[in-house]
Amino acid sequence: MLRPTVHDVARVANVSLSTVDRVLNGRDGVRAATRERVRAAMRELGYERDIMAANLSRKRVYKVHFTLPEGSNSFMRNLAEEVRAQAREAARDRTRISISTVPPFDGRALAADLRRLRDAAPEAVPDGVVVVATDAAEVRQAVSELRGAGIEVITLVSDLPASARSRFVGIDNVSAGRTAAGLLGRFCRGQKGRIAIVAGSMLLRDHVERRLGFEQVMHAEFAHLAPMPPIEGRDAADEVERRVSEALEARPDITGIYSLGGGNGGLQRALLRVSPTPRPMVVAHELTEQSRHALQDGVFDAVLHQDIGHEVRSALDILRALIDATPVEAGRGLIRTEIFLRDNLP
Amino acid sequence: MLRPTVHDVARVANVSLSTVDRVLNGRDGVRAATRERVRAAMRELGYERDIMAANLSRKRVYKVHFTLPEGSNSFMRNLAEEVRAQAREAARDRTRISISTVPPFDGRALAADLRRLRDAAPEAVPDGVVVVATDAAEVRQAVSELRGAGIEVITLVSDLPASARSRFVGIDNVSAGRTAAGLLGRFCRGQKGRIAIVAGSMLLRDHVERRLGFEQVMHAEFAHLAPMPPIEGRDAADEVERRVSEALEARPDITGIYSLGGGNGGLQRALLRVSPTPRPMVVAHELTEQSRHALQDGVFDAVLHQDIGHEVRSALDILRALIDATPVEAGRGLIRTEIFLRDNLP
DNA sequence: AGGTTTTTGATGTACGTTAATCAAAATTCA
DNA sequence: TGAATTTTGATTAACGTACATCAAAAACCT
Repeated sequence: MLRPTVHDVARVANVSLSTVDRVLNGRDGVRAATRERVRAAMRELGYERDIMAANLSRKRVYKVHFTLPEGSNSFMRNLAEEVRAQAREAARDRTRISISTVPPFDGRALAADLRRLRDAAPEAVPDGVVVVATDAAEVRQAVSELRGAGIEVITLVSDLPASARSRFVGIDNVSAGRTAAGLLGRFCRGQKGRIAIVAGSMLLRDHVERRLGFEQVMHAEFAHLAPMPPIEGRDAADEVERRVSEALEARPDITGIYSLGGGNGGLQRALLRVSPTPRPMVVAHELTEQSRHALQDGVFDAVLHQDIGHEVRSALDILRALIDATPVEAGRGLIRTEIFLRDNLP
Repeated sequence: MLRPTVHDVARVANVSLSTVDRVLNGRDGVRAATRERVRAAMRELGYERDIMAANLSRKRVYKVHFTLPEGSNSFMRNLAEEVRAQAREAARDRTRISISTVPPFDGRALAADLRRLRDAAPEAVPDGVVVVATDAAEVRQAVSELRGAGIEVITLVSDLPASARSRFVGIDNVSAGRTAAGLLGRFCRGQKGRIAIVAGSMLLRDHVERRLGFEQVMHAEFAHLAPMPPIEGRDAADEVERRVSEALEARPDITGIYSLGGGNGGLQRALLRVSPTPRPMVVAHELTEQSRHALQDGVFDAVLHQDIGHEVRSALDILRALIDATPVEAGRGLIRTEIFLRDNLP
């Protein structure tokens, strides 16, 4: 009825506690036949080691390090804030979190930071690393070295494909772009017109993937709407404001806008200033104070959002599971993109 | 550096381990002055009891009972399936789950089931109960009695307001209705026309709340669209098919459809059969095999969804926290309504 | 067969907490 | 002041696992 323990396994397998322990923890000095007997007993009883008791016993502390891009934009600042918040809570779960920041978009600096972790004093080497990856060969190399040293690596928010990272935690940006198109296309149904794309995202990879998904669906399903070449706002509100204003004045047939990066404050100001009629439908990314107000005021129609708190929690859960060599579901880590209208703001 | 333990607290407070234990577990026989000294030491050290060690020691098993409406519709069947799945996993977390089912919409039967739990043999009395509530006075009374017996009660999916339940876990149905209106209104922008509402929900309360939210937003923001009186489909696909077909034939100006309950298969068939042009925009609830296909085929435009797995997990987490008298955030339990288009299907 | 090596068993301690027992000290009351 | 009572301390054994040590048994060599 109750969960079986190592004692039960020992009894059923007809071996001593020590032998069960040796099998369980992969120590050597056990004949293959005996090992198999123990394994069979475990299967028969449905034994699962009690991780809490195990961690208590081995006084395990999960040492986790986060390497984040330093204050490049408000999304990253939020992320850092969230990690700090989780760090406090995580102490409860035997998890000690350290954080370092590196210049954004600088593959070399990021790689150097990761190497530093591996080469630290033994007691300071983390069991796992969470990194917002910059897509560069040096980084791939550094990740591979960490894994070689037995350190689990999770990429957060922005993935590093074709690398040795253990897992990716974040949203599917292609799907996010497709979703934006699905919404905007339906919002602009039955109208001919142009769609402005405001780019200049926080991370090159996200930018590209979102735009890819967006144009896929626009072409396939909403051919009457013509996406324009992206307006590069460089994530800076002033820049976005200036360039979007120009575009709106030059092209009165802009019927929809997809903003896939930062600088939403500028977009909002441009829309208020030029106020074209009928107002274009707007889909943007990331729920912030700015975009929340834009939704409430009816300037934005929808905001696609990734819940960073959820992402950080998820990364920690998965990391602990990886460190314990506990099975972790494949789908875990694929964070869903949330859709907010003014009507379902949290 | 490391987490402080009871030993550290004892040392700092200058008392014995026994006294710390007595304070920690609310046993009596401690003078108020001493108790305060111990509390001060805990605060000073930032002591937090190690729940895992504590549970190990007191061999705690969380006994949780789920009372669900029996096979009333596919949503409830999914829910039951999900609970059974979680029951297997929950064993890992020292949680033993039992399940009972009662006839749907029958407040008396539900109340009787809840009373049975309280009056069971002491070792069978659960520490917490999760119930899909039917809104009735007897149920409120039974919940209140459970709480009086020290049993935590969580309402799942459908709440029991003005009752003694400890928490509610589920979506905000008013907000879901508002969101549906926000989407459908934008999908039907610039068109005059009627909006058909297909009702007959699984639970009266959800039905009412969703419709309320929907009409709120429709009136306020999309006055050019006129919601029709609801088509009562009684959650049965055949009934829905018949009545929606009739409505579509009778009123060619139906430009949007909001289906807030079950029977989506019937809705889909009606739309394919009558195939009005231009096709009406459709927003429905709950992602199932049926509605997924309808999205993929472009018959439905959006589906609002509650993630039952998430809800069940959330209920268990909160319940354990309540049983441990651990603080639990206020916002926890408010499950977000997810929005799916064909472009972001999981 | 004897010796060597490998495999297994027995035992104890630890992790941080709960919980019980019994003795010692402090406090209250007559 | 002495007895009765309350409060505190000291000690011990769990919970399920990890890990170390030493001895015993079994298997492997020549």
